[in-house]
Amino acid sequence: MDKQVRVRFAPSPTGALHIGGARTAYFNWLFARQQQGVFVLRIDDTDRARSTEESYRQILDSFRWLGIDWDEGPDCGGPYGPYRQSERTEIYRNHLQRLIAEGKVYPCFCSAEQLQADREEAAREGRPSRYSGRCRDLSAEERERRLAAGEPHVYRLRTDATGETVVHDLIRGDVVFQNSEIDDFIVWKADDSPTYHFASCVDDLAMRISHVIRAEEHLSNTPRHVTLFEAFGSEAPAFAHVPMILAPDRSKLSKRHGATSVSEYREMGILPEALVNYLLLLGFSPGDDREIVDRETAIEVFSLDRVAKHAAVYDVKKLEWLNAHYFRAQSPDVVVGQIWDELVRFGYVAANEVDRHVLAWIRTVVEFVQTRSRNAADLIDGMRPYFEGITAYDDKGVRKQFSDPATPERLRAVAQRLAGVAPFTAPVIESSFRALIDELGLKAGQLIHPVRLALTGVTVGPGLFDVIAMLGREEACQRLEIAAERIASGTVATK
RNA sequence: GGCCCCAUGGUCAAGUGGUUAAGACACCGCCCUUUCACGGCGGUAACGCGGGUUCGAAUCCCGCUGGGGUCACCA
Repeated sequence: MDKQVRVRFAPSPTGALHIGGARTAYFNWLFARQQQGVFVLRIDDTDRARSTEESYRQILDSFRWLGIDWDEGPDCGGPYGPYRQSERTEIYRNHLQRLIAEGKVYPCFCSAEQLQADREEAAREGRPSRYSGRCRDLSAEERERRLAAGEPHVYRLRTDATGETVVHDLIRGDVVFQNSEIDDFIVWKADDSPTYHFASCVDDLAMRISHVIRAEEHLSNTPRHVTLFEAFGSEAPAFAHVPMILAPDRSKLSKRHGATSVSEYREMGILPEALVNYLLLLGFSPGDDREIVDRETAIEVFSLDRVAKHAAVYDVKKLEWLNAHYFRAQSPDVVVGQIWDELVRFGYVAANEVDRHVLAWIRTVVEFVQTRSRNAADLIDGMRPYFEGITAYDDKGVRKQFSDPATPERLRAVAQRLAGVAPFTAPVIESSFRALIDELGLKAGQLIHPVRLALTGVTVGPGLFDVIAMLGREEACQRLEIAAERIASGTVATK
């Protein structure tokens, strides 16, 4: 009987949730959900100077937005709390005391300057820069004396320089490190607080973490962690190091590469479903042709042994494609809710609008424009002609559609014809419109395109008869007359 | 620099000794259509290099090259 799967994600609240972190968290979450395990959210805020309450809240908020929930964490508690490392100092101290009592760690009095000098000397002589071991074998008397004198000191783990340490990685297989590569690293800092490595291992142990699924950048540090687990006489959790996400130039992702945090993508109008789907595909493949994989499906198909070993370059284009897919799949009612604030901001609707005709009309506009939009910004842009008068016309369109000298009279003819159409619905408008086309002896496009441009100022959009119906008779006719007048008088503004 | 990881089209990514080397994004054509988008069809484009092993290598081994990570009293 296997023990229960318990995984964790331990972000540092020193900034926004990065997409790399989001993906790592998502993989942890998928694994936990699939194995009926527990997903723990632990806050790694041991760096008091850089940790902020603000980014703590932002990170939790990003996870909620992504639809990634946790079973144990700082806000909801759990049997192994507290879940903020800053509140676990006593636990770390107890573990340190144990190692001191067992002689597995020792105080080191070397100053930071001294160590720095050691490193520089090693570099000059081309030697690997490892701790010299200066304080490793001090006599018990000397230790006691210097400790009693209050000399600043850290604690180092006493490691064995012979043999090798093997990291069993679920994604990469066994990775072997020579113990001679691992020096007596610091587990407790001079400011009387644990180092990251120490706190992380103590927590993983105390929280009964079964699988550590984390970014590849930690692989090189893992033999240290394994050594620490051994010092505690405990079995190390299983490890799985997921590949990094790289920028298009194959360097590490940073601000200069554009949006890198979950909140930024959110503000850009990327839907959480799309982001989570994209992140899954970055480093994982279901093994078949599927590209659209929602959370529920992902829980079913996810497996660590199908996670790629190599780093992935992120590609916004594919994210945008996925976003377009999910965006169009939403019901217009949901979308209206999403863009409501923006519509209010643009003055397209009153914040407290309740008139059902107005609401129904907005819904209709959204319905027609949504299918040709990739995101909310596209949609709002496409809705513009239905809320604002036309002041300028698409430059290319004007040259192509307004150049025929007969255009003004044709637009007016259309206006006159529309004036008699009832009911003013797309099918009725269409038959009436097409009859006019025949009477004028034109081809459909010859009349349709100029009318669209006159009505919306652009050459793209929903079917013309839907456009006319949405605009309504009065507005449509007025715009046609205005455009006709502008063309006739040579005052067409272009954009 | 030492150590560790990795290497299939521009990008993501199937592939685990024998395939015409999938699929997706992007790009280019064509079709659909009143335009755009969607959709459909088609196209350009890849196993980093060199040695082995084998009847046969993208797949296994070695070397090289390239990329990334890590060597902090930062996490």
